[in-house]
Amino acid sequence: MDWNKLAEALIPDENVKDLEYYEKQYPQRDLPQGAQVTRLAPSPTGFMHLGNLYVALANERIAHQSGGVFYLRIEDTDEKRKVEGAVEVIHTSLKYFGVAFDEGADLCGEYGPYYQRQRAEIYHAYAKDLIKRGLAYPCFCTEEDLEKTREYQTENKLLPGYYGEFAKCRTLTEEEIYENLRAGKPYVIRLRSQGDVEVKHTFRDEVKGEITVTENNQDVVILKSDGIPTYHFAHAIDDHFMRTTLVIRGEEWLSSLPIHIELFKTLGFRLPKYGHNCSIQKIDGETRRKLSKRKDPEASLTFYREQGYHPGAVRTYMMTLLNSNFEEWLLKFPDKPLDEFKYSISKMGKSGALFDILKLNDISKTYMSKLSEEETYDFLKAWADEFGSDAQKAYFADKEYLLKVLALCMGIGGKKRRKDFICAKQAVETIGYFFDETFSPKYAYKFDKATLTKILTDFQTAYDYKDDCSAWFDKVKAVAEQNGFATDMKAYKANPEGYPGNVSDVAEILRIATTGLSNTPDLWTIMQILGEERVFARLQKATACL
RNA sequence: GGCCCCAUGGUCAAGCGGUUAAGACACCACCCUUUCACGGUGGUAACAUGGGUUCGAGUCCCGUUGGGGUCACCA
Repeated sequence: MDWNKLAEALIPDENVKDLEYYEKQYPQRDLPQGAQVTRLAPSPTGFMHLGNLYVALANERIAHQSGGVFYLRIEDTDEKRKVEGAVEVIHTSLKYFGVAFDEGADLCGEYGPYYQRQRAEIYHAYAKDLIKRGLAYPCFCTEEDLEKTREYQTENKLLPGYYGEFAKCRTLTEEEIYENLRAGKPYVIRLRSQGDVEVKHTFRDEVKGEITVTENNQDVVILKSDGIPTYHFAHAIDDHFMRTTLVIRGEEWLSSLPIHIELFKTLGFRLPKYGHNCSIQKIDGETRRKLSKRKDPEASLTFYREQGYHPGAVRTYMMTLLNSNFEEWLLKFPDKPLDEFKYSISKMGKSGALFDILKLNDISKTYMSKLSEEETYDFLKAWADEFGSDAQKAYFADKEYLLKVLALCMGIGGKKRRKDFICAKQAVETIGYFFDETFSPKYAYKFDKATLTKILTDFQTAYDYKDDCSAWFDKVKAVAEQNGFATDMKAYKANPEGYPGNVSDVAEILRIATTGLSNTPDLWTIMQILGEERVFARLQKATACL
């Protein structure tokens, strides 16, 4: 058979150049010893998964820690999944979490184009070469043909797929091929696999360690009928020419590793290092499963923006999942920048971690508690501008007032900072009672109406806005005493049955009456911030509502 | 189903043949406290299972079970 002629007939691409051209066009990178070139290669579906961030962070850390390069490549070979504006979503959502690329799609870089669709010429050049070498061939099988063999294979408990005797088009004669071509039948280009499934090799995976891989024997499709490469083929060519040294990717790729190994080998490329990380899981009733884009809102990166989780907190949480010794480091150096942590692939977990929002919340609380009130103001404002209600947006009109509220809720000036804020959404909601528009109390007291009325009126007659904190509390105590409540905690504890309650109960009643909540920061300060008029208004309202 | 990966408390996890089996989150109790928090102290709670190897096994080997992944002209 005339392979050269066949190659020309199959792939009539005029742009194709000699293979040496591409090697020269994309030379080895001039990088210091040990520098790693890594990448993120998502498909532009418009959806960014938490897993994308997870794997992006791992690759980014490795590259930048080693003085290497981290780039973005867009795997847009699947027409059906392509979504407009998806690349922008990738950039903006990753940037929000502090992941920045050195080069790649929509950025500069010498190793582009970084969109696979724009790289057709290179793929064609190599597919052609493979055909010329007799290592690839056209396949005219239809979907039904493939379906039939698959059925036969499963029925007979044979390895499914296109290989050996089942690879019908592998043995097509020259005449048959040209006849099909003349008939205008669509075709794909398949690899003529040289592998043998009986042969197993041990392979060193950077995260899993030694694993066994079976040789590939599938005549996988390398070029689809529209001339666009499949993932496998594009992966081999792109990561070779973009000079990737290390590929950290999800473990769903582990099973196609044999294909990639064979492809790199037959193309004459040096295999990069691989690390396959486990996917983040979630507990769903009784079973764990991968975080699902469809079922779990927290799988989407937009979820964290909508909720207003601080990007730094999400990043920190990701790091705890990413590296087992990270938390220990964080405990030791709570105020160092995250990038100073020495990340290592070998410390990546071998089993899939369960997503734990409680843990994220805890990390977020400590993270938020380290911000200044100005920073918090800016952060909350940015969130409210995008996601808040009109009433919430209005909070930010009076900055001075809001700053006072934030300082109180954050415990600024106190011995220890409070940890009331988890995310912007929750924070903005919890300060709602400071604003009349959003003050919608659901009074839930533990005492009867008569007691409550008495206490509230007693306090109203005693309260003086000008009182300082201790004078104010003396009055609370006085109100407690007037109503038979204990003011001496020791006495109360010794005989809890002897009193209707104690000072803390009185304080709680006042707290609920003025804020609608039983859980708020220091009441005296709240009243100071609210202002005399509003305090009385609220106490009256509360009394009226009894 | 075949192939591959994984297996320590409810969760994240230290551990690399000899430990009273760390730590963090969550939960509970107590302390601090005028209230709410923060903080502090303590507590409940784990090596999936059966065989080996070894003086000795969470750690090494094999089986079982369980979980996950994957078997496309999707990535």
